[in-house]
Amino acid sequence: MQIGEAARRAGLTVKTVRYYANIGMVTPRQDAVTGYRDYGEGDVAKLQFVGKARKFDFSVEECRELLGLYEDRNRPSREVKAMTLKKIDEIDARLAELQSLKDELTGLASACDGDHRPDCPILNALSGK
Amino acid sequence: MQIGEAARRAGLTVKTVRYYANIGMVTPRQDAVTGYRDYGEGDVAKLQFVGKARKFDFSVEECRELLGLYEDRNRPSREVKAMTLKKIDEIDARLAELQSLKDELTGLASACDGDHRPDCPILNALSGK
DNA sequence: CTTTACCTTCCCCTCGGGGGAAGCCTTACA
DNA sequence: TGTAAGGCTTCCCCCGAGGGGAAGGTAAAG
Repeated sequence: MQIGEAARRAGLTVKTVRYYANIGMVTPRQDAVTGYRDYGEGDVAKLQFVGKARKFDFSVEECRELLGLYEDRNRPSREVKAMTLKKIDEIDARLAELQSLKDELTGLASACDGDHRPDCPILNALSGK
Repeated sequence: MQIGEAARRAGLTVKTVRYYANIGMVTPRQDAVTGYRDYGEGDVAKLQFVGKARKFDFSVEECRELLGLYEDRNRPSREVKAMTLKKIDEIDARLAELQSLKDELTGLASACDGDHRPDCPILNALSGK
């Protein structure tokens, strides 16, 4: 099938699918005459796989790695689990960071009247006064 | 003072300070003979201000806006508070997103044995089987 | 025969700078 | 006096993960 159909079935944009072909992640057959990319069922499955992994916040390089594991029928599940736990740790770190950021901003906002007067604890905090 | 000293005092890199000069955010005087940028105390204060605002996850454009409000002695605190509340909302949205992502990944990881065997619920989930 | 809807490659854009080259300025030291 | 070191300058390319659009080829339908 052509790239548009493959993209639609994988829930990705044509640009994204073409990008994955360019970086060698999902490489379809290419018609020698027209130059059109020709996607098979297996390619679409890979595209869907990568699309889901991306939604799970795996980077493109991590997706490439996961795809390698996915295609290796004998790989131990250990490696996949390790990558997933690492990703969870990263998310945890980011959650903590955002939470403390939110706490600080919330504290500043509650101290600011937010009216017509120019005095503003938020700006004072930013300017270090 | 020269850019290196200004950067050190603001806790930023020279590259970053030069970038802020290039985009017109903090524009020091520039020596006509040597071409060296010449930072005053007010410039350093602005750099520190922007540095802190960046740590609070404000974008460079938002920092530019905050800096404008900071320099306007008569601006109402309303605007600053509104920006802060908006930023808090954005952080909340990102927190919720990351939390649900973490929940999904945690569920998958706990279902995966993570041993030498090839069966892996994580990959199965990604491949939609 | 022409329109329409695909597809291709190619290049520039995002955001917030980082890395490094080539070249100028000033100071310190042999 | 030379030179080495450490500042500074501009200029250009790089990152991730594609998006936008131009210019041009192709296929199917009217």
